[in-house]
Amino acid sequence: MATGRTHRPATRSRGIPEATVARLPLYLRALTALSERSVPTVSSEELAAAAGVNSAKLRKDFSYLGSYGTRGVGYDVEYLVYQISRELGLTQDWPVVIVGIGNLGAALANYGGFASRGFRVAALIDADPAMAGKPVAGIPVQHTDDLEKIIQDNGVSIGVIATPAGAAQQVCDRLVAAGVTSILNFAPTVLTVPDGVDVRKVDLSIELQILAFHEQRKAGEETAAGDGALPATTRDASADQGPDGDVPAVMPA
Amino acid sequence: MATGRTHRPATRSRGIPEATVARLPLYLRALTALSERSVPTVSSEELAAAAGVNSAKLRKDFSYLGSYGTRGVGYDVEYLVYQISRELGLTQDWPVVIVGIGNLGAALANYGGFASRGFRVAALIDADPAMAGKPVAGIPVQHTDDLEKIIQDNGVSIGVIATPAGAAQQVCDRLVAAGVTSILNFAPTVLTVPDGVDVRKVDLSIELQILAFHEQRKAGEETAAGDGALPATTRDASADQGPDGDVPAVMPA
DNA sequence: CCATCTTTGTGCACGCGTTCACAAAGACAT
DNA sequence: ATGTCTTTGTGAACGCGTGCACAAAGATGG
Repeated sequence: MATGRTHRPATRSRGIPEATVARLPLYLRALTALSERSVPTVSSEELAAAAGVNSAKLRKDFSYLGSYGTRGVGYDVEYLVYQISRELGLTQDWPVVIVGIGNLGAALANYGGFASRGFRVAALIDADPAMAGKPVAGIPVQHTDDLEKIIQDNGVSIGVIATPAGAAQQVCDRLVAAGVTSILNFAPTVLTVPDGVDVRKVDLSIELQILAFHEQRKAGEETAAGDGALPATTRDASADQGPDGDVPAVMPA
Repeated sequence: MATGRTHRPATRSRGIPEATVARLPLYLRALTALSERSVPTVSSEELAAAAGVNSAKLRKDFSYLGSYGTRGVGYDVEYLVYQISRELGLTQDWPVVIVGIGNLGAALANYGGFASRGFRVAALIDADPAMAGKPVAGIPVQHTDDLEKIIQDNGVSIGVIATPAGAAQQVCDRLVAAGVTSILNFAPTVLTVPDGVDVRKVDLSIELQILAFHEQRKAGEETAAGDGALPATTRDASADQGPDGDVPAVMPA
């Protein structure tokens, strides 16, 4: 069976580098802020500072889109907003479904950053029958049984998975079978998908673990003591005095 | 730069590449699953498949940690779990605070993936006085006024920002001033921090925008037309108009 | 003890992404 | 029109990450 791949070299023809694509939303946000302040033009230096990147990198990124700047002046904010929006496909409406309406799913449904950028939450789906019909963010939750019908009726091509890890692959399979070709996965699981389907993952605990690594290294530098290979006996967690409330565990790890 | 004491570029640890560090949590998760099934050893091929990476890459990653494998056999699961945990700093307890208890903040507080990996939610902090004392995930929310005291009393070095974008930088500054040196930022804003402070960001809408780009290209490969030439200025800021003008991370309904 | 087989650990080559540095291009003043 | 000044666009060098391919290391069986 075809083991799916998360990332594909994609159409290697005249494509925009992946790293550049990942930064376009960053530029777009900065430009939108400038637009709302009615700033007419912006230099690469200023925009780069606002987006938190190197100015040379920004200019090279924009060069992949075309020559939209004016030498000696900078970039026209409105024009650039439109060009980037078009390049990212944000000038059209993208209906998305969110599967798994736990704490995180509800947060996503309420997230304002989606609607303001062309993403429309077409449906909320959960496996719990008790949730069915209950409105979240003004949208009634529907049951998983109707997943395929919902996808097809709304022409959904982007799905968001916010289920527990154990259900993620199964949900993913059903989404893909129903026609979804892009998936944003919040469940801490490696998803297997067929070719042609894009998967991006957001893992909350992984980010924290990466921070912990650097944090530990910073702490180790200060003590300047060569850390042995032996377990560093840190302060014990002491009495955690039991579970501070029963954690609903949206995502068991 | 101000307050720049550490001259280090925050990379160049003991020689472990950043890309490898980012994958270690992935391996750790796969190994933990194997450990729970009492699998004694695992080959690089099997583990790579479980983690969704190339086996050669996995072996090279592990080679940075040391020679923990046995040729002809594979890796000892338990031993590797311990080594990776130690390398990531997960053998010690990391108290974290979450600032901004909206939908997302509440979801994070309930997230099971934190506690199970050495991260302990030491406190929840919100600017809304109405939230004070109200328990979320069994932890009473505290007011922003006490932020500095909370950080210091609990020895917190990792902070999570889940506030609206407009408040993020201010919260960040206070966290850093109080001693936090690692920040996980969910607000759609570029944070400016002094040297020595690590920031990782998770932006929900950026991920969707990247997916939309690929989705559009997939659709465009077939029908090059369909460019409706919609007016560029169709976006409407739903609500909340801060000086930043951008979308808040999460707005309580 | 030796032969064979499995799997690790890694040298090497390649491609992508980043950054520097600068020529070309255009605005603006005179 | 011409010179000057600002800023873009990009060629080129460099470094990092990835993946191949294989030798070394150890287990296993006779």
